[in-house]
Amino acid sequence: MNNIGFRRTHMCAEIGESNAGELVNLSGWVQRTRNLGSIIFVWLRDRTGLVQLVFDEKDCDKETFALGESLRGEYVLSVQGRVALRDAAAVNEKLKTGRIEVFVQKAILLNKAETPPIYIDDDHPDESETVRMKYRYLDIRRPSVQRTLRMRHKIVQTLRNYMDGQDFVEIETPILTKSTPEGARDFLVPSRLHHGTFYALPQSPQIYKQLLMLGGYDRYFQIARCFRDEDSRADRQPEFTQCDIEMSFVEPEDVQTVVEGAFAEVFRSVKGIELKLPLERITWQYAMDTYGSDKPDRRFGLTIHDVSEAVRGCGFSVFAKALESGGTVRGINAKGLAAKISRKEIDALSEYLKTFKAKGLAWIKVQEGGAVQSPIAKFLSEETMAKLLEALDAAPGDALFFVADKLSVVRQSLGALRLEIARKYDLIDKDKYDLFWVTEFPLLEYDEEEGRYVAMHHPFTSAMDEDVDKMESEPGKVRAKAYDLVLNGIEMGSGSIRIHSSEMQERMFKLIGLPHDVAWERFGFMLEAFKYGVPPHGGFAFGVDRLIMQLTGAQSLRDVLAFPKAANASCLMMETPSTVDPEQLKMCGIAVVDEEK
RNA sequence: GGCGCGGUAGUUCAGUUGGUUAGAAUGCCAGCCUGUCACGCUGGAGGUCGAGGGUUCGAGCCCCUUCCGCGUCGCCA
Repeated sequence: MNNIGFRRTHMCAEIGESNAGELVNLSGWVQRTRNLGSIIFVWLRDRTGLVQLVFDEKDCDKETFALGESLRGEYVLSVQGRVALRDAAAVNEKLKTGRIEVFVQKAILLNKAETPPIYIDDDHPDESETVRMKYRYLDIRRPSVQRTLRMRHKIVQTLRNYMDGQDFVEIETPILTKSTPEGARDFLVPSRLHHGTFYALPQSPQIYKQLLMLGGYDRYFQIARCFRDEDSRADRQPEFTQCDIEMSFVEPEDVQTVVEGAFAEVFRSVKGIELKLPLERITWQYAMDTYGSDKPDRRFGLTIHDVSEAVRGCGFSVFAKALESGGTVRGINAKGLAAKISRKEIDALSEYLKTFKAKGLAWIKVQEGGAVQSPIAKFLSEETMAKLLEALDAAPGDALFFVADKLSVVRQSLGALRLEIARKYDLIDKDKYDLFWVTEFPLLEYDEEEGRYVAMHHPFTSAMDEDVDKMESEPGKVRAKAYDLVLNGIEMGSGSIRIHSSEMQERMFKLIGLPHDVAWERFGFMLEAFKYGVPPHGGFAFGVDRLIMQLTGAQSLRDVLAFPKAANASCLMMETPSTVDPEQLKMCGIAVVDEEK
């Protein structure tokens, strides 16, 4: 007798007809019992799946049978038994091991279990997040979660192998690092040895990897944990994993080729899908104009069309005013959906678009026969209406939607509208994987609140050569050597060629209104380092969790993490974050102030 | 910080206009049962209706406050 019962000879779901007659040792959890009186059937589960055990009074001694009777769900059991083929009538086709069963001869109960608060199977997907996350250690016993986490392992393994094969070296960078005020909020870690000072957890290894290029490592990657103290979403967690890449002596194409290759390898090995390389590239300008998003979902149409010229000078004041104040009027054509989208649903869509600051949603339905139905028809001449219909290639049965406002509002709201319509009316081809690059991002964007330009990507991104001379004169029009990779409307990652001259870096800081001394205070070590021969370099980083989410069809990032955080960044299982011993605070020189007072 | 949806048995849910002792399924417990496989049959236990306050003769239901979960906008270089 020992701690583990009978030493395992097989895994539950790996026994088959070829094992008939063999004596096997199995260990696992009791999935379910069916006690018929003098025969008891028990499903035993391990990481491979289920197998049926049989406790039969005729085949085992009294104690063993009594143990069989006492079994309950999630008891931990070790058995020794003989594999037997089932009678044809007793075969269970739904079970992988349904053609055999194991007649138990001896059994050892390794542990009892209380009745679990959740079902340990995949037949109850509706169980509340609250309970599942509180008992996540039980939730991850489910076969579906096991599959996902195993696929996660395989994807990461594939990435490592691929990058290694491409002559990249994985280098770990610090988790305790320096707070960088541009960008997302940092998680802070108080210092015990230096009261009043703080480390920050990395939002990404950005600066380290650039210093690695300076250090001559040339082709670096890292499966890196990153942290951002921002609010969560279904596809955003406070801590997440990125595949972080940096290369020296490269142009955007060189980086993209490596990243594409990595994705192709992952798609091949875990999905058996061959990606067509090189991936398609579209410019940021095109993406914004056509889809109203820099991460468009292209698995359906509903593209955006500029109708400003068609409605210029028309009698509809909303359109006219938008144009007069330098805005635009654009629309989409929901092909064939006129009959499906009711007036009520249009009102709901219109209400939804207010989230994106759109003041209203104009619509035209083209009826069978060609007559139009629209609340704005009375403001439009026949000629204008004809131009509008032509601009959107309208046919009977189509529903057209228009938003008039300043460019950014029109883009964002129509971008949201096309997604919403596609979701509601099931226009998305779920089996499709649409992976492509968005290139030529703007270097800067104007921040209305701050009243200055801010770096769109990050302040180390270099401008496109042909736009460099516009940096001071027309900063808003400068394009960057920056590129995003988009999969099915989800931003997988982004990268850029970095600035490698101190002179250009100073110019960039100046553009975003970062005074020389402040820049030196924050990034001095980097600016100093950049004096010593930085090679031209660039890289990319993509979200491993998001990739896994896409490849497993998971609806939430939580599903691809073993121990995720809730929407408010807490952990329901461990009740994190938590207060700490006052002594710990004292050691760090921290006093907690009650905000209420 | 804003908006939306939700919180009733271990779990998933129902609960009428505010009206008797808050129900169903499943799970759990006990008994019976030799071929079940979501076993079956019989019986049983199980509830702070998220919490607090209010209106009312009476609140799961109405009102106020608050907590929690999910989604989303802001935010996320």
